This record gives sequence, C-alpha cells and structure tokens, in this order.
Amino acid sequence: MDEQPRLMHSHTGVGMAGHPGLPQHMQEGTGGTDGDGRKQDIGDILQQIMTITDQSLDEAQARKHALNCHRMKPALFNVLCEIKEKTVLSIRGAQEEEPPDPQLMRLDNMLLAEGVSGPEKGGGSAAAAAAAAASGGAGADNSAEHSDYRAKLSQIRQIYHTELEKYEQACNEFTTHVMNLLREQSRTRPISPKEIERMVSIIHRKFSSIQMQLKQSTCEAVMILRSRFLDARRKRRNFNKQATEILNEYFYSHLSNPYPSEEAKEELAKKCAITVAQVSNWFGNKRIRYKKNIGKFQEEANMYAARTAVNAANASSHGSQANSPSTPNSAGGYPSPCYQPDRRIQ
DNA sequence: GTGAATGATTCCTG
DNA sequence: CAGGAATCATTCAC
Repeated sequence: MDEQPRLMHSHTGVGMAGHPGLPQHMQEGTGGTDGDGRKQDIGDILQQIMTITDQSLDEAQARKHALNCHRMKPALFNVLCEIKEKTVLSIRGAQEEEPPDPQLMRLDNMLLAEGVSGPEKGGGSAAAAAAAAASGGAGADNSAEHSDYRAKLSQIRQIYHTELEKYEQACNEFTTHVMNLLREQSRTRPISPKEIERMVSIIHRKFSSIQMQLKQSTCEAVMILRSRFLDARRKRRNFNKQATEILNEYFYSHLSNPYPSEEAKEELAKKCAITVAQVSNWFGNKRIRYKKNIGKFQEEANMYAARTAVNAANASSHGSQANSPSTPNSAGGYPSPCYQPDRRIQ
C-alpha cells in the first residue's frame, strides 16, 4: 500500500532526490533517454518493491504522513473522485430512490392489523377480539381459548421484536464499521462522501431484505396460529339441558310462526347464556329438521305443548299471563303435531 | 366402533 | 340480509 505514495513523491524529504531508492532519471531531473537507463529504472523500482517489507513501520508511517500533507493531495483526490463518480458509479445511480416494496407494505400492514408490530394492545389483537366475538359461547371455556391465543400471539410478537432489534443492531454496527473503513481508506484512494452514503444505503437495503424474511415468517406464524384458533372454535359443545328446554319451549309454543324477532332472540340468548347467532342457528336447524320429519318430533312437541298448557293454567290461576307464550300453536305457519287433533301433519 | 343427534358453516334464494 | 337447505364436524349413547 505504501508503494503508491513512495512512487508519487519526489519533493518532500522522504523519497526526495538523493534517496537511494529513487530511479536514476528522477534524481537527475533531466531524465535519461537511453534504453539502458530505462532498464535500470525498472530494475530499481522492482528492487524497491522487493525490499518494501524491509522498511520499518516508522518509515512507512512517515511516508504516509508525507503523502497526506502533500499540497496537491486534496485537488488530486477531488479529481479522482469526480472521474470515479462519472464512470463506475453512474450506472448504479439510476436505480436509487426506488418506491416502497408493495410486498413489504402488505406484510407491514398485516403485522400491524394482527397487533404484532405497532403499539402493544394488551397482548391481544383486533382480529382475535373479532374472532372471539363471532365465536359466541360466552362461557369461560371460550375466554380460556382466547387467552391462550393471546399468549401465543404475544410470544410471536416478542420474538419478532427481539429479532428485529437484533437485525437493526447488526445493521448499525456493520454500517458504522463500513463507514469507518471507507473513511480510513479515503485517505489513500478516492472515496467521496457521496459514495459512502451510497454504500450505507446498499447495506440498509440488504438488511431490509433480511427483515422482510423475518416479517414473512412472522406473518406465516400468525396465520397458522389463527387458523388453529379458528379450528378450535369449530369444536362443538352441546347447549346445556336448560338452554335446550327454553329454546324448545319457545319453538313449540310458537309453532305457527317459529321466527323469533330480534328482541325475542336477544331475550332467549340471555336466558340460555348463548349468543343471538346461536339462537338463530338453533331455530334455523330446528325449523328445517322439524319440517323434514314432523313424525319424529311429535312426541317432543306434545310434551312441550302439554307443559305450556300447564304453565298457562298455573299462570291464569294466579291471575297472571306474564310467562305464557304469546301465540301458541295458532293458525298458519308450521304444521302442528297431534296435540291439536284437527291439525295433523300435512 | 357406529349411528343418531346437534351446533356450525356454506351456498343459494327471494 | 334473513331464512332454507345441504353439509360438515363433533358429541353422545349404545
């Protein structure tokens, strides 16, 4: 490395005329033009190169210092930088300022929506909350599942942030290292600040592609967790006996029009400790199954009708109709079972 | 293990 | 968008 300064210098004390290492023609000033002299010069230079390692560290440092102090150095440096800029780096310059990667934006948006990136939302996510709300079954079982989901999500979140931090730290360390290296090298070769900046942006681009991989795998993990959570929700739990009785009671006492209003559904949902959606499901299933096989439900219908009648009788004996169904087995709607002898199955 | 029962989901229709 | 119909998937009784 120190070869260059040595060859470039001739005016300072170091390597000046009279120095035994300098070519003959440089020492003489006028320069020899004969072939033998030239051969001699080359021989001296080769000799110089061969003996470079023999120089002491101090001597090398002194030469280096001399180079840096040379009055022409800044000008020469600038010229070389300019030439370099105009040739090699002009090709790369065109692809700077690229627009944000749509794939990266998608990943970022998803991580934000799932509550992995962005501000902490108590370990939960909007998606989880929505899923939990839709899942119905307001029981403790469901909330346990939900908290399990949240715990796993927060685990993913933690890993994501730890890794991200690691990458950022590594990126910063590497950038600093490269910048220092380039700055150091800029003393001996033409490296402009602009070029250093460019190198930094290249490093950042490389690291952001690694970050993208991290984001991608985090998204995959969230998707797997979510699908597992949703699968778990598919697990069916039978309603308890009391809830089924309440629903059946309503159904058979409104057999002519087994379509509970929104208010009625809400009321039933509250009584049965299930969601309105589950009430709707139950009535949907019940209507279709009843219609398909009235015979099978006959016994059940008779039982509930009798119970309703007893309830009504009790209520009336107490001078109140409060709990009796409003439209029991009246005209129209679904065919009634044999409890009403005049309205048999179609 | 098997089949019936049953809650949930999906697709279609008015 | 609510409800009907078909179907899926799980639970439960035997």
